[in-house]
Amino acid sequence: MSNDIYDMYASIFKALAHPTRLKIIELLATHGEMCVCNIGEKLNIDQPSVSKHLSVLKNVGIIESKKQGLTVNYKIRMPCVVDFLRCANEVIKADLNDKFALSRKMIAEIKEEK
Amino acid sequence: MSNDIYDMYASIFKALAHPTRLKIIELLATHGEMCVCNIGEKLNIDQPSVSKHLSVLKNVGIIESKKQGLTVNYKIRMPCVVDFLRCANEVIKADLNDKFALSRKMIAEIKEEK
DNA sequence: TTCCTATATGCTAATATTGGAATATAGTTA
DNA sequence: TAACTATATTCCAATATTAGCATATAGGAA
Repeated sequence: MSNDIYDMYASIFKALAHPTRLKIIELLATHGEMCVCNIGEKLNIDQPSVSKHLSVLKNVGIIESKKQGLTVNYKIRMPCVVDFLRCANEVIKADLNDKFALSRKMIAEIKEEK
Repeated sequence: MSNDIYDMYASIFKALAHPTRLKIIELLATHGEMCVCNIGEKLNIDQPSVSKHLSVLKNVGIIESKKQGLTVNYKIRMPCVVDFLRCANEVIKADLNDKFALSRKMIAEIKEEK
C-alpha cells in the first residue's frame, strides 16, 4: 500500500493523541451535537483552545460542523473512535489490575521474609 | 472520570500516531508473531529504529513480546486497533471519493462556462 | 451603521518527538 | 573463555506540537 495512506492514518491518530480532544469526543459521544461554547463550559477550557482542538479533529474527518446562526455545532462523524476508546479502556483496566495484583504479591512476600 | 485515564488514552493514540508504527501493526496483524529482524527486513528499516518503535507500542500495551533464544517475537495484544484502522480506512476512502467527485464537478462547470 | 456574541486564527516560547549514528546488552556458539 | 548475532539503549540536532494570549471574522440585534 502507498505511504500516503499510512500518513493519513497517522494524522488521524495524531489528532486523537491529546487528552482534551478525547474529552471533547466523549462529550460529543454522550451529548450528540454540541456548540463550541457548551463544550468549553463543560470542560472548563477557554474558547480559543476549544476551537483549535475542534479544528484539529475536523481536519482529519473525525468530527463535522454545522453553522446555525451565531453558533457552530459539532458532532462525531467517525463512530469507531468511540468503539476503540471502549476497547482501549478494557486493556487499560486489565493492565492496572495486573499491576495491582503484582504489588500485592510483592508486599505479601516482603511480610513473609520477616 | 479522572484526568489520568485521558492521559492514558492519549498515550495509546500517541503511540499509534506514526506511519512506521502503523505499518508494523499491519504487518503483525497479517503475519501474527514476528521477530525484530523480520519486521526490519519487510519494511526496510534499520534495526535500532524498529526496536525503538516496537518499544513505544509495547509500553502502552498495544503489542507484547516473548523472548525465544536470541530473537524476540512481537505480536498484537490490542486487536481493536486493527478494527479501528479498517473503519478509518472506510472514512478516508469516502472522503477521497467526495473530493474526486467535487473536482470533477468543478471541471465540468469550467468547461460549460466557455 | 454600531455594538455584541460566538467562533476562528495568528503569534511565540516552552515542550515533546523524531531520525540517525554510536554504543550497550544478553544469549549462543565455538 | 572469546567471538558472534539479535536486540535494546543513549545521545543529539532537527522538527513538530502545545499553551496562552492577542486579535480577527462573521452573523445578529439595536
